[in-house]
Amino acid sequence: MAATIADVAARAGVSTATVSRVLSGAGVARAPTRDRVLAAARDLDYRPSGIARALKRRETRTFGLLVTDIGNPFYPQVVRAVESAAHERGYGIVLGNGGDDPERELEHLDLLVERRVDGIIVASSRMTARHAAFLRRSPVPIVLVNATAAGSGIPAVATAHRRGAEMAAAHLVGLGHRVIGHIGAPSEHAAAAEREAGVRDALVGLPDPVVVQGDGHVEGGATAVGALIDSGVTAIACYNDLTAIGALRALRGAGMRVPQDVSVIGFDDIEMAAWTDPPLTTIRQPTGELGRWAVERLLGALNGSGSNGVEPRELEPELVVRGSTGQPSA
Amino acid sequence: MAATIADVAARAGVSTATVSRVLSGAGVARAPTRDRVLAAARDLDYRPSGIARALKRRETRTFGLLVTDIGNPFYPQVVRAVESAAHERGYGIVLGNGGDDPERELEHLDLLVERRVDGIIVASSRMTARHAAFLRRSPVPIVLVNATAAGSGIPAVATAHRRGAEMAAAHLVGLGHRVIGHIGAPSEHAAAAEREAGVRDALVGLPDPVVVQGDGHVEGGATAVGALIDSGVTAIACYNDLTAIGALRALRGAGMRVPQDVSVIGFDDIEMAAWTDPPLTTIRQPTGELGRWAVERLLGALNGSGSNGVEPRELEPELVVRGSTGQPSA
DNA sequence: CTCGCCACTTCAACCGGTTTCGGCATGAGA
DNA sequence: TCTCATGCCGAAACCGGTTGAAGTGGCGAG
Repeated sequence: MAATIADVAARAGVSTATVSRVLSGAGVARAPTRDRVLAAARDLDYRPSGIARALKRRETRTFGLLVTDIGNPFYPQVVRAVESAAHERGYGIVLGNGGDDPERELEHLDLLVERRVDGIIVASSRMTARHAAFLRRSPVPIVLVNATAAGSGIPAVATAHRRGAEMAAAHLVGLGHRVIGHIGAPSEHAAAAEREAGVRDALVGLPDPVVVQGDGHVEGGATAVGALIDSGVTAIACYNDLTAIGALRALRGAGMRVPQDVSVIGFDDIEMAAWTDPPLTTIRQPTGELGRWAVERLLGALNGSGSNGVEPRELEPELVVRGSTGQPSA
Repeated sequence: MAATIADVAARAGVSTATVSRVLSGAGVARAPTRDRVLAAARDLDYRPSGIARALKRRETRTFGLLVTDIGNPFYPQVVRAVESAAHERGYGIVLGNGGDDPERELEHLDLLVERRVDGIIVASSRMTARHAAFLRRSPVPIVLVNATAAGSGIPAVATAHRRGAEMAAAHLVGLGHRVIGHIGAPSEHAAAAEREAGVRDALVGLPDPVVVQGDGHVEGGATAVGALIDSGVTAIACYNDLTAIGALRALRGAGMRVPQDVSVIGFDDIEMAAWTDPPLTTIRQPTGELGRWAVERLLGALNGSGSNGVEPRELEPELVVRGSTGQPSA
């Protein structure tokens, strides 16, 4: 049985109040008293109960982090970023993995509030109406990352998807491509429409992009290429890196060389993007900043300094040029 | 301010004891009483405080999960597996990411016990002496996954690395390869020695493997290939998939075809293994079972049914043949 | 009519900390 | 010597649930 504060107090010959004060650094104590307490705590290998403290203080110093699917390689990056930022500020993370099942996500949300986390970070690319309903009435502060619940007034921080996609397409145009393809994602993905709009933004004065629907995964990218291959596109802007990797594979399978015959650009800059063949040119999401901002914003809400504005904060992505894009062959 | 059990009790005109019993399903209550309580709880949108409950019950229904580096694509798989298994049993997960820094890992361990998690799952490929010391004196049950603290008596569950590596090498030998290379990992990686031993196991009566040191990442695999390329090996068994992906790239860069000129086999079966070019033949770690076993074992320790034996439980890996291995060219 | 039992309910004591408030010395100033 | 401020420290009241023990009312049996 672990030692309690009462054990320490008894051993040091003081009250629990004094032990608490000494160990928390608050309040004052004479040196001899302090030393006795410290010694007793050390002897007993005392560790204060975060539970008891949380009950009294009404804060757990814990955030909930809900991700759509940690199997998708983009999410570990945000998990890492959030965990790291939270840890720096003295907060722990309890993780909920939706596993691509909205029902489970809701279940997790309930459990998180029951655990009395101080705030919840929702990194879910697909928002249902039920989600929005929950979020609106949530008893704890919430911040959305890369997701929006339009008009809900819930703070959000996201990559500037539209600008990112525009940068991607602009890169292709700059290389000399004129007719370019886009492999999109199902509309449940919050960013799908924005990214498609982004590529259109870059194509003013040029032919509309040829857009095909993928699924946000490798498979979808691979099959979507089939529909693009005879359309005369010389470059493909993909919804995300996974899609791009699928495209790369399918292209090679069809005997086309990347980037000589067709250029491919992704989005996210997952770690694997650097290791494909050829290495994938892509748009890097600022995951580190995303995570930091998310916890910063939660912290702000906790300190009552409340809304840093309700409009979603957008973070700038970055073009990283690698080997999968090049000039079109004459 | 959230409603407490006292609020519900007042509104229903009963005592908190009754509310507690009704909501927890334990004990009996007359139908009208129960209905009043339920109605009051609903009206007030009451959610019991897991904190208060944890304090009284002396259990948080939470496990700590410490991973070496969630940036390594193997770990998200175990996170998912553990999270899922824990969730099924009604447990939540608080996540600690070591970020490849042993110091941080220790720090996390301390925080986890302060948070009074009911058990800790440590998925750390690299154990230091400090780790072992902590684990030995831990006040909460611990289980190691894919790690061993030899002789510490700490329960562990791991993939049968040695057998897995043997399967890998045996696959190559079966294909007709005679002189094969091995790209290993630094010895801090718990499984490094075992996996190397495994490939030797499969090579009885054949030349010793040519072994080169990698780093467990893509870079290391790529550079290690340089030392292997002129050694006459026709196949390479890699420490893990990341290493294999590096090898694949470097091989292609050197103008060698896989698997025609040289075969490559990995270990882990991370998701990306299926999407390399060619798709990677590899040894699949049973991450799902690993996770399930880890939580099962923790649960066992909690129920006092204690040790299911102290010797590490080994789970069988599985050979998955894809495109990166083939017969040696004559 | 009284008693005992049974089915519900309430009382109150925890769980392990934090924090407010007040008490006790001690020393300075009058 | 008395007053009073000051510095330390302890008593006790929480925080929000759970749970064993005690209490209450209704009802059948004697």
